[in-house]
Amino acid sequence: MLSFTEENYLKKLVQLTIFDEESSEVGANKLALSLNVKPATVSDMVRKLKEKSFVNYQKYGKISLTSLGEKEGMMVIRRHRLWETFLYEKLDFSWDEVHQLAEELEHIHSAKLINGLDRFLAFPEFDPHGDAIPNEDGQIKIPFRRTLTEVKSGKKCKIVAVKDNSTEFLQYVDKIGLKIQDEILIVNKEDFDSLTTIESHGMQMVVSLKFTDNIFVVCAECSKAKECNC
Amino acid sequence: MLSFTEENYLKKLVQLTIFDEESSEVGANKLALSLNVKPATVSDMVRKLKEKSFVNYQKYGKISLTSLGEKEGMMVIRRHRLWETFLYEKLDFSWDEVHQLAEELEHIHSAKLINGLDRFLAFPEFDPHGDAIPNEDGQIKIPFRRTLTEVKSGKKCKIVAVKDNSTEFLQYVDKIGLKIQDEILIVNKEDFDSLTTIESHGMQMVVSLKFTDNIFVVCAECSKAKECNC
DNA sequence: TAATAAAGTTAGATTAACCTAACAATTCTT
DNA sequence: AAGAATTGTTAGGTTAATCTAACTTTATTA
Repeated sequence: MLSFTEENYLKKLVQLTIFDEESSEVGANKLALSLNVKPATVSDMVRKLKEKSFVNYQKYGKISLTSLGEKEGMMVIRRHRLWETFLYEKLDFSWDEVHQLAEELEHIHSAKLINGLDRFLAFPEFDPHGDAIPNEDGQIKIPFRRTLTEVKSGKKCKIVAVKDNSTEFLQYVDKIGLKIQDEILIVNKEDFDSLTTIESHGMQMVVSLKFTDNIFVVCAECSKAKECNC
Repeated sequence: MLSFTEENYLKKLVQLTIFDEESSEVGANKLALSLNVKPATVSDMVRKLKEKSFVNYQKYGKISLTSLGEKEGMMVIRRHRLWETFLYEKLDFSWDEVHQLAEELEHIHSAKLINGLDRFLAFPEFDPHGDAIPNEDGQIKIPFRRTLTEVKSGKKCKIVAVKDNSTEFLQYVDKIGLKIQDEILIVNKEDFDSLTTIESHGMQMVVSLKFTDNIFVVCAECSKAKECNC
């Protein structure tokens, strides 16, 4: 049985080596940084996770997940996202409130509970932030999407997810009146200061690079395509 | 913020000093026994709980809850019983499965979560075992009831709760076809070996003292009365 | 009431997850 | 390719919750 802490390490490793596409392995320092612990602590923990066959690793080397580790990490994420969906849909939590609580609920293991919750929610595909929910076997469909930053001027796109799940960011998205499934037209992109003018619901607004980097979109015309050149 | 362990001590103290009516205080040995730890461990922990004003206690003395401790303990029980109700009503768990999982879920603190769950369940008064659910302020209505053992031969009564929440007992109750709200007629009580013959759903069966001690009933005629002599 | 039994405490050890400080290996830069 | 910077490890310490073993206090009973 995995401890809370071990699960948090595996979850973070999934995020860093699978979701973040950059690389399928990560160094101890970077892992320590994103777990808010010291590198020394990671050294100890990673040795333990290696003994239990959750990670590939050797001294002074990079860390990556074994298939067992990936599966366990995915299950933590599955639980997290199902709980977020439950809180949002059934208990009327706002999308900026669900993350923190799901961090606690995700550590309750019972497969019967989680699969029961899944059924109760009618097998949702996405959580309130637009992220895909892994299935019972730890498999996840990562749909094609790009950040709003990558969309060219004049194009129309549709918000499908947010990258940053922090309260501050989500409340900001609320404040400017946007939500998942909204369509956006890129009116103008300013090279000089990276400000983007967008239009949505018939209103124009100016947003920063920090904003556009954290919004995932698909093309408004061909959202079903794997990849498009619209 | 209370740790899981501290919460378990407070919950157990509520059960031993409030629900169990015998006495409003308890010794370290008995507490240790029912928490499955050694008396030495209780000594340490109780000192800590006293420092935090959750218990009244002095060296070699009995332990009792302060009003703060009682409230915190009641909140743990509130969370436990609401989760049991959720699992039973919404996720189709059987009544012998809910206890174990609720032991984990009860330690998630968020008042918003628990009050949201309460609303979602339409403010249930009793959990699946017939136990009353404390309200948001930690107050509980303990309705009048007696064990099946106490009911005289020839009387009719109605099952309102079970005392023992163990899987084994609950599955046994299921097996013999009884459930909460069922009416029972006491056909015969055998002084010699304490076996009781009961009739329910038109069928007679013989049950042991261990069984009757763990079934709570009210009088079938006047279930609303505070106490009755039917 | 004195001896014994029961109940409760203290001291010292263990484990998991963390820390700091010092050291070692690897990588970058010139 | 050597020195500097970065990255990672080790050693030793801390805290919470537990344990065992030895001890002390309180309660029971002959």
